[in-house]
Amino acid sequence: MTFNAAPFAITTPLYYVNDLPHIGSAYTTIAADVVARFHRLTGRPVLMITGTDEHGQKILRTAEERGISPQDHCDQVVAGFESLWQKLNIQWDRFIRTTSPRHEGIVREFFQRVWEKGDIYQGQQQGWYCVSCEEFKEERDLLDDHRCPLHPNKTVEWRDEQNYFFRLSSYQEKLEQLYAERPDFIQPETRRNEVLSFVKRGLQDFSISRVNLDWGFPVPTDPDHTLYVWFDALLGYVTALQESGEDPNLAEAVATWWPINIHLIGKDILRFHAVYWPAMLMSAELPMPGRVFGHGFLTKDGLKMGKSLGNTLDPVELVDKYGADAVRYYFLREIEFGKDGDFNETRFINVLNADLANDLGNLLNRTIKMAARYCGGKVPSADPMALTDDHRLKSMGETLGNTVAEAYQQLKFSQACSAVLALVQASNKFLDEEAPWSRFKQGKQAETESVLYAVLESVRLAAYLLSPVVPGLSNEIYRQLGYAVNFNQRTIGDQLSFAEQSTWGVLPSGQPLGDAQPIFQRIELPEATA
RNA sequence: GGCUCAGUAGCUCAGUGGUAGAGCAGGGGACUCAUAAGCCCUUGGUCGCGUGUUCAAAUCACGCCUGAGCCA
Repeated sequence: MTFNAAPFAITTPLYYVNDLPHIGSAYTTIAADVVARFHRLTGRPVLMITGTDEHGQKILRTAEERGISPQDHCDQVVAGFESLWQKLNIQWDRFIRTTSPRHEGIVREFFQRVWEKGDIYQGQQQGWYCVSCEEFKEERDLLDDHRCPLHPNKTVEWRDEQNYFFRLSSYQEKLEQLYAERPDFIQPETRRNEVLSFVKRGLQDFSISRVNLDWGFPVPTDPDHTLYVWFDALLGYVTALQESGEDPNLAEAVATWWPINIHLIGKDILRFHAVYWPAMLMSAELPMPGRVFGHGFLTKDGLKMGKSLGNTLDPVELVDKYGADAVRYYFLREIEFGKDGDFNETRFINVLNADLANDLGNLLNRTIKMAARYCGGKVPSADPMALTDDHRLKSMGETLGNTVAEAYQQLKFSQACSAVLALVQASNKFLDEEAPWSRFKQGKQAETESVLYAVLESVRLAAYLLSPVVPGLSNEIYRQLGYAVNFNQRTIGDQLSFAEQSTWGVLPSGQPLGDAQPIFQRIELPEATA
């Protein structure tokens, strides 16, 4: 198996710091982390970018309501994001904040390029403005009393102001050409169709500035105006490409890691990433990103989550209660990435118990204990090469690495997990059929060792291939198998290369095994409440 | 209002013309190396509704119902 050695950069959205992180942000960030970890395994240089979008009127007002400065508000919320990402075992390489001074340097330079291109002009904008959306709304789309349909507890405000506009309309044709030439630029397919139909109806220029707003960067050519949040926020992806100590410089920023390979986003911000952003980049004459993937939304017990319903799922509470590996596994295994998915605590517990405790965890545990008793606490001796190709575990294991690599590359996390679990399930069945405990009692030592080797090696392979999703469990499995490695090290791909470790038959016979410990305790189902 | 997608077992989903499938959950059994785990067997579905095309429809067509989404 050969892998692309070119640098790989992936982004999460820069989350708006109006409030503490919600489960949806955690979902996107986990997914990005998994992709980044997979590519690190293959030895590819990887840059995973996340961060926060901190400007705009909504932030200003939230800070005012809290009676603190906007910067203090942002600092506090950002601390909440970083803390959650740590709890979830996210390995970000860059955390970019749009209020950072170096970001302003990139924004000014980018603005200048687009300005000189003639794609920015001053115009008049009138209409109803929703501060929460930071967008103008059509009157016909509003609810009674001029309330925003997306924020029914907020009334929109009438604005009549001079704004600067970006000439999006000039890019209609080029965008359509981009979508046609690169059918995988927007994924999944349904999201792509939405964008196509949106663009087909004709693109209008969009406003990139506001007046009477202090919380943001001034428009370089007219300091009375402040840049609108999206123009500012999207450029955070570029700023993030530079080390935080370097002086901001657009050319240097895009020298190594540009273009971004994947922008992972929630489907709510698709338009900004799939239409506005490519057009802005075209104007600045920068290459296009690889793809924009808009994943689905999460529901809880089948219902849309929301503060008004009071049925939010607190990611901090969840990870504190169940741990990072459990949370990461559930969302990636049980929800097809791209589609909407549901969180239900009973299902959550059932899935984790079945896959991680019963199938995978218990498989390792029972096999390690047998190896301790029957094989002197060492990896059993066996010659994997001598096994015939119709060996049930070997034949599965030999093709699994390719299958799983393909799935990760396609962001089909659920498929990656289920392919690995199939080997785990086959291993349990194999043990039962081969009954090494009986063979040992009959004095068939070589057979016993061969069976146990095949199972331990299959568990090792499963742990390796699942390590992007459940790095903590993989660490523990590798430890019990006698390795001293850490899947949380960014250089893991150098120590345990994908090319070698994703094949079957690499576990060294004779390697001393660690002590057997359950890697994932079964979770008790809460008492059913009537 | 226009357009898109979805509706298959209690739950999550696969199945796109030829005798309804998987995993989980539920029930039973044999085993004992193991986290009361694993293995084997099993209950369970007029495939949203209706009409049509066809020798044959979960699958194709039309209509309807429900849910989700896009329409700056």
